[in-house]
Amino acid sequence: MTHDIYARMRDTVIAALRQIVPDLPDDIAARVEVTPTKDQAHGDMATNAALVSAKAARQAPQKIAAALVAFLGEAPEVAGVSIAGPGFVNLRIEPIAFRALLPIILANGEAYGDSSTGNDLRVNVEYVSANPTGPMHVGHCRGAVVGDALANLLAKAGYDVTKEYYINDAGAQVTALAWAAYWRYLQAIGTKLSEEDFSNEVPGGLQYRGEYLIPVGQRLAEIHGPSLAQPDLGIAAPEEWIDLVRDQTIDMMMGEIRGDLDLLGVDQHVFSSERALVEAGATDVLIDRLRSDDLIYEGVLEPPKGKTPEDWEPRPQTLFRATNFGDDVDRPLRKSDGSATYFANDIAYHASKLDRGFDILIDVLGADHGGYVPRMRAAVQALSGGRTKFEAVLCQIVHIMRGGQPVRMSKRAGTFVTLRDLLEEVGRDVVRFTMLTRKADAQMEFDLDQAVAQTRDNLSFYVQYAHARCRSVLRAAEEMFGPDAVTSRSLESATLDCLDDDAEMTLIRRLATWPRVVEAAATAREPHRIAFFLYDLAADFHMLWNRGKEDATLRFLQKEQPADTMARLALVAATAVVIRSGLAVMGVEPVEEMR
RNA sequence: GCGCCCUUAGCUCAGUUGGAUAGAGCAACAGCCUUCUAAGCUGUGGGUCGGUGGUUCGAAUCCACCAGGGCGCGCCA
Repeated sequence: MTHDIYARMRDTVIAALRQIVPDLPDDIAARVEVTPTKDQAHGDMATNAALVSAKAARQAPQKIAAALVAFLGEAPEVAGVSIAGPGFVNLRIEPIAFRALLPIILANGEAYGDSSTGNDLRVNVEYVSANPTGPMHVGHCRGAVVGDALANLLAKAGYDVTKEYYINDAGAQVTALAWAAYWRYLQAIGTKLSEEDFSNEVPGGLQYRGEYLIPVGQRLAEIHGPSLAQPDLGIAAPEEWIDLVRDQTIDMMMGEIRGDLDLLGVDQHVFSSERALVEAGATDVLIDRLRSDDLIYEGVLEPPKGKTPEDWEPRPQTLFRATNFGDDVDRPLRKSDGSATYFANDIAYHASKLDRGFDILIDVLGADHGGYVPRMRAAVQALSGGRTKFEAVLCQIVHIMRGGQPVRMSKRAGTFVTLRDLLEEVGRDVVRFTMLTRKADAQMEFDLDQAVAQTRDNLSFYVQYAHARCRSVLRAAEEMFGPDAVTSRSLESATLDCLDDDAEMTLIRRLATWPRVVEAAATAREPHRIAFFLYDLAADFHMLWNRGKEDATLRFLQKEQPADTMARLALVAATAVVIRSGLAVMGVEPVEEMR
C-alpha cells in the first residue's frame, strides 16, 4: 500500500464517484485529483472530482459534489466534508491519520517517498558527455548535477535507471587534441621549435593551447622518451605517432574528467566511446539500415534562411529524412566528402542504447544543443518505430557571480574556470544543492558570496541547518533519556496524540506530501522541485523550533514529560529522515552539526 | 527570416501540470535570546503574472498574434 495519503484518499474519492456516476469513463476518472489545500481554512485536501465529471455525468457539479459529501463523510479518515466554490469538495482529515505517518516514515527511513510510478521502465539518462579535450568547467557542472539528480529521482520514483556518459572521442577535435598534446610532449623533451613554428605545421593550426596539457606532454615524454620525435626533436611524420598520442591523451583526459566527476559525487554506470562505436562500424551499419528503410537519400539542402554562410554553395550529401518525423529539414549523415557527420555517429550511438532495451532515453544537454533535439527525436522514432521515447532536458548557462559582478573566465586573472576550482571554493554539497535551485531551462546566476553565506537566502545552508537542528535535538535527547530511548525503533511506538499544535500539524502535513513531490518531480523531469520542497520543509521545522521559544510547552525536550517528548522526537526524527531522503536524491550529504 | 527557451513584487526566484484571495527570500520598517544553535523566528508594506485577444465552471499555467531577453539554424562537436 502506498504511503501517500493523498493517493489513498483519491482512491476513496474515485470509488465514491463511481457509485454516483456508474458509467464514469476511465479518462475522466484519471483526471480526478486530490490535492493538499493551499489554505488550511479550506481543510486538508480538496478534490476536483465533481467538476471534471460533471459533463460526462450530465449533472451539475454542485449536485455531484453534494452526493460526494454524503459518501465521503462516511470514510473513517474524514473528519469533515464541505462544498466550496463551483464544486470543489474540501476534506478535513482526522489528525490521527496524518500522525500515523510518523512511525511509517521512521520504519521506512530514507525509502519513504519511494514510488512505483516508474513501473520499472528502463530509462537511460545521458549527461555531462564533455569532450575529452580539456578539464571540466562550470559549464559542464550544471548538466552533471541536474543529470545525476534526475537519475536519482527517477530511480526513487520506480524507474530502472542507467546513468551514462558518452565520450566524444572521435572526429577532428581529438586529432587537434593529439597535435596539442604532441606539442607539449616536444616541449617536455626540449624541442627548439617555437609555438608558432609548430602551429604552422599543424593542419588547421594549433588548438587547445591551455596549460592543462603540460602534464600530459610530460607523461608522454616519460613513457616514450624522444622516440616519437625526429632526432633533432622536431616533428616526426604524424602517422608514426598520432594514433598513439591521441589514444593516450584521451585516456589521460578522461582520467582527469572522471576525477572531476568523482569530486562532484557523480558516479555514472556506463561510459560509451564514440571512437569504439565508429571503429566497430556501427555508423556504416546504421546508415545501411536507414537506407534499406528508405529513410535516406542523396540530396542538396537549401541554404539556411536569413544569415547565409559566406562560403555557401550547394553540395550533394547523404541526408536522413528527418522531416518524416517532425523535424524542419532533412539532416546530413555524410559530409560532401563522404565522411560521417557527428549526427550520424550519434544516431548510431542512440541506436546502441535502443539495442540495450531502454524504454526511455533522456539526454541532458546544454541549451546550445536545443536545435539538435528534434532531429535526434526523429532518429529515435525512426529506429524504434515509436516504441522508445526520446527526451531532452536542456540546461541553460550559469553565470558565476562574485560581489554582484560576473566572474570573468580568465585563469591568468586568478579567477577560476574549472569545475575543480569551483568545488574547492564552495564545496561539493553547496555546488550540487545550488545548481538545483533553479529550473534547468532557466538561466541562473551562481553567486559565490551567497553560496557560502549562512543565511536564509542560501537554500543549501537553510536546509542543512534544519537537519543539524534535528540531529542536535536527538543528541540532547540521548543524553537526557539514554540512547536506547531515542532509536527509530523505539520512537515508532510513541503515542502521538499530543502533537496537536498548528506548527506541529503543518510540519506533519508537509512530510505527508513528500511522496507526491517525488512523483510530480519525476514525471516533470524537474529535480529542482526537491530543493524547493526541502526549503519549505526546513521553514516549517524552523518555525516549530521557534514556537518552543514563545511557548515552553512546545519545546521538544521536556524531562518531566517523557511521553510527550517521545512524540515530538518522533516528529523530529521523521523530519530528519525526509530531509535526508531528499538530499540523497540531490546527491548532497546531510550535515550533522553546524559549529 | 525560422525554430526552441525565458519574461511573476524594487532585486533573486517558486508556483503541486487548468483550481479558491498569485507565494518565498533579499532589501525597508517594527518586534522575539536567564530555556533544545537568534546562522533562527514573528509581523507590516510592496503585483494590470511582458501586452492583446481566445478556449471554459475557472488561466500566471493551454492556444493565437505582438513586444523584449537568451540560444541555435549544411560540410563543428
